[in-house]
This record gives sequence, C-alpha cells and structure tokens, in this order.
Amino acid sequence: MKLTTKGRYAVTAMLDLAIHAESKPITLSEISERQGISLSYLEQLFAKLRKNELVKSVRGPGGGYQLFNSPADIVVAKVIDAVNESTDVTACGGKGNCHDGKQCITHDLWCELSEQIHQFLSGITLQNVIDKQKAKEEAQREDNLRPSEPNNTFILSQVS
Amino acid sequence: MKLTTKGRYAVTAMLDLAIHAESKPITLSEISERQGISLSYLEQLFAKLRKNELVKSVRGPGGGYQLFNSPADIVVAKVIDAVNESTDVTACGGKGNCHDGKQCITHDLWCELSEQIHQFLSGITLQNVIDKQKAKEEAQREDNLRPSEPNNTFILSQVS
DNA sequence: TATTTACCCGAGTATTTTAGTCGGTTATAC
DNA sequence: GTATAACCGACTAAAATACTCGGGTAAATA
Repeated sequence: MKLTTKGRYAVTAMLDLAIHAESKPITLSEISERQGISLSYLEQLFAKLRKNELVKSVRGPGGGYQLFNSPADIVVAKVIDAVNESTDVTACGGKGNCHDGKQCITHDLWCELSEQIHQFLSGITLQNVIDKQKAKEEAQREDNLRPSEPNNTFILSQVS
Repeated sequence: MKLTTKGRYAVTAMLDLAIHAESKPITLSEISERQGISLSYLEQLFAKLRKNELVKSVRGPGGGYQLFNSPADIVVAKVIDAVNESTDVTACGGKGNCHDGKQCITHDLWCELSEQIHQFLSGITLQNVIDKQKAKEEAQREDNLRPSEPNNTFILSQVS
C-alpha cells in the first residue's frame, strides 16, 4: 500500500468519472482537460483501472470510459492499489533473509500499520467523498449569509 | 501527507529507538546495522527528526539519539510529516489558478481525504504499535501449543 | 467502404524523488 | 590529544514518476 500523487491522479480521475456520469461514456480527453492530466498518462492509468475491473471501456466514436460499478460500491483503496501494483515489500519480505530476528520485528510492525491504512481506505467509497464535498458546499453557501462556525465533521464519522 | 518508504524508514528507526530505549543514547550505527539502513541516510533523516523535536541528540563518545518524548506521546503522523516535508500541493493549490471551477472541486476532495489519513495516523502512537506487536508475539507462542485461530484485532480498535 | 473517433499498446525520455556516498567539521568523554 | 559520534553540505546512482511519441485496433457514421 503506497500513497503518492499517482494514486491521487487515479482517484481524481475516478471521481471525475463519477461526478460526470451519464448514459454516455466519458472520454479521456475530457478528463485530461478538466483535471489537467496528460492524455497519454491517463491512458496508462486507465489501462490498469480496466484490468482491475474498476472501469469499463467503449471503443469507437462516442466511446470512452464508465465506472464498472456504482460509486457507492467502489472503495478508494482499490483504486490506489490498481495503479500502484504492489512492488513486493523491500528486502527481507516474507522470505525472512534477515541476519537477526530483530530486523523482521519492526518490519512486521510496519506491515500491520500499512494494513490499517488499507482497511481505512477500504471504508471510504467514491460516493462518500462526493457526498462529503456536497455537504461542504452547502455549508459554505450558508456561511455567506450568517457568521461562520467551524465545520469539522469528517467522512469516516458517517461510515460504519 | 505523503506515504512512502521514506516514511517507513523514519518510523522504523523511531521504533528501534523506542524498543531499545535505555538511559544511554542509541547511536545511528546501531540502528543502521539492526535495520539495514545506510548510516549517512539515517543522518539525513535524523536531522529532520531533530529539527521537528521528535528526537534529541547527545554528541561525543557514548552519545547518540533518544526519543524527545515518551513513545506514548509520539504519533506516527508526526514522524512521517517530519521527513517528507510537505511539498506544496501540486498545481492550482490555494491560489486557484484553474480555468474552470470543476478542477478545484476534485482537488479539494483529495485534500479532505488526505486530511483523513493524517488524522488516522495521528491516532496511533509508537507505543500502540509496540504493544500490538507484543500481543501478536504472545498469540503466536500460544498457537504453537493449541490449534491456531484467526487473530484479527487491529491497533485502532483499542484507540479512542 | 472510407473516415473519424477514441481506446489500446509499447517503447522511449525528462524530471523528480529516493537512497546512498564522500569528505569534512564540531562537541565531548576519556 | 585522541577516539567517538553527532553534524553538515554537496554530490551521485538508481528508481519512480510524469509524460511523449508513434503506431495500432474496434466501432460508429457517412
């Protein structure tokens, strides 16, 4: 479980797909323009997203991409995993070729931590993120009328 | 909030420091050998950890590093933040130099998500990680006697 | 059937980040 | 004063990231 800009690009693109979802597929050119990501780079990312059954494609004119499942059924973790293709855990991973026991202990600790983050992101769907954003916009609109109050409700507080 | 091997190195080193904590400071050479991280690279990481008041140093013979606070008072998020020195959010960050409103919407969405992860990692202390590891070792020792049963309790289930 | 659209694919490249080296300086215990 | 070990900056190798280029191929439309 790695978490870099690459994953952000993927999540951003998937969110764009979810927000602009219609009966028609969305072309990568549209996403490229809206999100400011190079077209060819998007193609590479979407090849991985497609292989992981996160999006489906329609070829030819009028074609493009659509989410494979509903936004409520796609979790952020899957999207990030799809583009980051888990490069096996550096050194001493699984095989246990470390000279003394101690080394593997802290390694295991990190793996556990990584698993935690994965579980966390498995609890957030694209729909969750969109809903949260909508709520935020609502709050901001009200703030323009009456004096502002801090809004610190977070996504996960609504998720089981 | 970035999450790469660099952060893992830092967390691993901090955990090593916490586990082998004595009255005496720990040298980077020891950590280097135990964890298989290059000495000079550790020096670079610890320079940042020191500036962020996560460790304190003692110079000269018998010197080394110690945790600035107790392991129960050091959260994983701080450690990762210290070494990753937040490179400002790519493009359109804050300034809002995006051509149409839509671009910034998905950007904000991601920022919120990133904040979530940060909050999550702010809830895990070094002590939490160590305790969890100890519990795991206990469980494994018992597994050697009686038939195994799945052990899926996670760190966060114990944290507020 | 020709053309356009837009996905598909691999190879190559520039930039950035990561990881590590090297050569030195400074503080301090002995 | 000498060994130790933190400090510091600059430099380098390797890897990942972000992107380009040049072709393909499937399908709709004309």
